[in-house]
Amino acid sequence: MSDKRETPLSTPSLQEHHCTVDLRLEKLGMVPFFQDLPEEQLREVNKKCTANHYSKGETIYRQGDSATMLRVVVAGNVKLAAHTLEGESVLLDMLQPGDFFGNPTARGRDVYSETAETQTSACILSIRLSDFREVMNRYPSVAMAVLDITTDRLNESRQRIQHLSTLPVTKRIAHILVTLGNKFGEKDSRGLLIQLPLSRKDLADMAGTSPATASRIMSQFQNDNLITSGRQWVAINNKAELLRISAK
Amino acid sequence: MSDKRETPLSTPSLQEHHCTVDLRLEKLGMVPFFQDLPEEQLREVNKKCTANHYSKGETIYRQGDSATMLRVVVAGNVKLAAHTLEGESVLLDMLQPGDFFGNPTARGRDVYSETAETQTSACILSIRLSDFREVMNRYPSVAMAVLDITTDRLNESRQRIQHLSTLPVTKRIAHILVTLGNKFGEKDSRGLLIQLPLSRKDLADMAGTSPATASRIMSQFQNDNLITSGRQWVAINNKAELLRISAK
DNA sequence: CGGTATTTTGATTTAGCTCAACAGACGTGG
DNA sequence: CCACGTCTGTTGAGCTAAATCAAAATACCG
Repeated sequence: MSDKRETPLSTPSLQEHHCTVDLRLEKLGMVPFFQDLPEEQLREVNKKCTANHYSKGETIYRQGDSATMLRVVVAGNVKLAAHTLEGESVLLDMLQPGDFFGNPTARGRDVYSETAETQTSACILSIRLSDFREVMNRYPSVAMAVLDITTDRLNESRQRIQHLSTLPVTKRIAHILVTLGNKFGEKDSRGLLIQLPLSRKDLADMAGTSPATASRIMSQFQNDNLITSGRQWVAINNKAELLRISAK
Repeated sequence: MSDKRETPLSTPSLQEHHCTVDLRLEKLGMVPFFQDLPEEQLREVNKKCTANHYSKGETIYRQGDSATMLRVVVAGNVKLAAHTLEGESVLLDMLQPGDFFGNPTARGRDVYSETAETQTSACILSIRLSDFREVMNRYPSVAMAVLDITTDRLNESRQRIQHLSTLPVTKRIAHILVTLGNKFGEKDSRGLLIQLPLSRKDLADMAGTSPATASRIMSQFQNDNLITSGRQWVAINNKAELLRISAK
């Protein structure tokens, strides 16, 4: 009784994305924390950036690598994951164009505490941490915007701790689906399609459960017509009910 | 075979702490993110602060309260906890003198996402968020210091997510004990005494487990001579072994 | 010294894990 | 365009870590 068909995700065509100076400038201006910067200064920041193109599944940096660059997603998606010695992995964040990653801190650990990998082909800007800190020192609005984003991430992260500590897996997954729907969802014939390759293992790594359990729960949601899902994709049919499940 | 005696924690005597202007100024200068500020500007910041004294167990603010003030611990300890609708609680952070709390962000949620409660009697400085943001705008070094601390907290928080997702309770508690020992430990005849009222329920709320399970694990650690513990206090006898347990 | 909150410990239950086999979807090369 | 191999997802059976429930013991406080 499955409604599955071929992958409905639209693959971004970044292959011939040349990342010219002008294009980079335009993208930089779209980044939330550079939005207040006058064009002239934006141009200056731009000079300090390097653009790189990655294909799907490439590793941008590894947990433990020396951390000297701050990065910004220009196009595509990136996931941040931490790996344990035993090979288990925990998915820490899924990033969109405009999001920065790589720690903006200079003190303490100067190695990355997580691994960054592209989930789709992607274009990434890099700027030396020292240069970025200089920009923040010169333009407080940039520093404040970065602080606000970091604070939001801290709050999200704490909410996740709360969920891991108090909610059963079903509610955690329901909540994750709603969150992903809000962030990556696009209206579609199938409902709210999550525009992101999303495997059962990814879901499990986000919810702190096993792929088998994630699969069972997704099957149940599908039976209840809350979602439609296939290999590496999920669409939400009844967000309100998922939200109710996650909260109740 | 217990080595228990009366509470060995030293109770800070803040009762007659008057928080005079001079004393406040001295304390402000000790706060990490004001350290780079010249005395003159410190004096100016000081004028915008209010000092308050709280006795043990008082609530400073509640989850959901409108968030207009940023706070700094001058003396004593404060714990941040989130509460679920069902009454379960999750302990998010334990604060020391010099730590700030209450979200330093203006956008989005302008209500506190956690409850702040004193664990000992405490002296707390408050400054209006808008005033603090103005200070950060004027003195980038303050903004940068706040950003660095927030980033550290985000990393700690993500590590905790990883532990909740991948480690069994015993390892999580061993890790928490080591961390608390490093942060709040004081050398003592009993070993490394954690200078903080710390119940089994607190430990459980930090480890995402039940008080009963926390108690069983602490009993086991005590049998193995790794810790000495009584009602609301814990001393670490063998930090190296606890660390080994948490990592292995 | 009595009262209360905390801690310990036992007995039972259960959510979710692990292991394992199978099935469906996708890509690739002929 | 089809056949094959591989990777992803599904589902069952059994097991286990930890939760829950409950009672007893201990520490602290007035």
